[in-house]
Amino acid sequence: MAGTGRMYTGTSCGSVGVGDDSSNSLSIFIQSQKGSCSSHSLDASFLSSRPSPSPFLGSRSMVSFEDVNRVSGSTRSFFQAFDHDENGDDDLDEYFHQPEKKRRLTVNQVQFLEKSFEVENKLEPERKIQLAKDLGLQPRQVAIWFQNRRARWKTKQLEKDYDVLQNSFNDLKNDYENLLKEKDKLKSQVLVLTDKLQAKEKESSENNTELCAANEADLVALSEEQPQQKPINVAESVSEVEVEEVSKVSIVVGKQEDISSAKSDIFDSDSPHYTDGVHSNSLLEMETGDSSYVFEPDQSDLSQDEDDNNLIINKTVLLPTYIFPKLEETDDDYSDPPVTNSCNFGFPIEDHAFWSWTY
DNA sequence: TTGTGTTTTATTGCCTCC
DNA sequence: GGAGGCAATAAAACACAA
Repeated sequence: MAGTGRMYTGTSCGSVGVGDDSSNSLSIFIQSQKGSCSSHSLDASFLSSRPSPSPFLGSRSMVSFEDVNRVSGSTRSFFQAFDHDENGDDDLDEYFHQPEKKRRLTVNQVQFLEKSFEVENKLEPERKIQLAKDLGLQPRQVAIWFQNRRARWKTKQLEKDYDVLQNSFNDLKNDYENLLKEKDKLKSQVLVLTDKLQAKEKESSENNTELCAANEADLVALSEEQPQQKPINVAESVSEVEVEEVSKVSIVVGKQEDISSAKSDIFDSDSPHYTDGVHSNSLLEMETGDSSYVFEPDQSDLSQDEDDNNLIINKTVLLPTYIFPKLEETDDDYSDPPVTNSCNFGFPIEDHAFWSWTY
């Protein structure tokens, strides 16, 4: 034992237990410090089976002879080395001068310490002394027991924490995997829906292109036949001059990329076609000579082109058009037009809801 | 009985706190 | 500087299979 500071040897409670191991019945307790190992604060029920006021005494503070049946091996040899029948004080002296050997605490001592540990795992000096008295141990032994017990508790706590973390990790992992599956599922759904949407858009754009071309041809033909036809529902505020100067109306339907083929020289459909809240659909009729494009209650007269095209233009659509005083004028007075193209009647192309019901 | 692994008791060295 | 806690470790005690 190195001489660095602490040196703890022997037991100081002063009680020495000598047992007749052959009979397991004889117990001799020698107290070198009389009265120093009494037990007055032990739990009553815990001590009830103990006739002695200091139930843990007599084992050299360590071994209870009531538990001698479980004591074997080196513990037994420890007591066997002490021949109480033939050795007197010399033997006791020899015993006390023997190097200390480790002896385990009795079951009851351990139970008592465990109960105390459950109450408080730290040991105040007063409590330590009291426990030592109650158990017939050295205060240092009690302190060591608590210290080792705290170490064991810490190890178990770490194991518990590890298990908790492991379970938490497993739960999170499962959640993550489920989310991945859900994500893949949604992704595939998006792909399917995207394909469907693209197919639909492709189909509609083809129809729109055909319709644009047909409308263009109709416009050209009708404008040649009835160049001076007056509008039916033209607003009274629109002067004849204005009406005459109106030459272009956006009527084509379709995506912007489909427009180029449908454009004609007489169209200037890139401009927004709005009036100040006044619909001038009659102008469309004026231009096209086809009343089917005019918003009016009587909608029985469908354009013949509609039969040729799968796309049916619902005549109740309020075709947003605008009367330009002069087509050559810039659209400075009409800033920030909506995103339009020549085939969308002035509606933003993003407005798919609009197109959906015109199909 | 013995070898081996585990548990328990005890020591040592270092650290912090008062 | 002493008391006490803690981590690491030694060593005894114990359990158990072969």
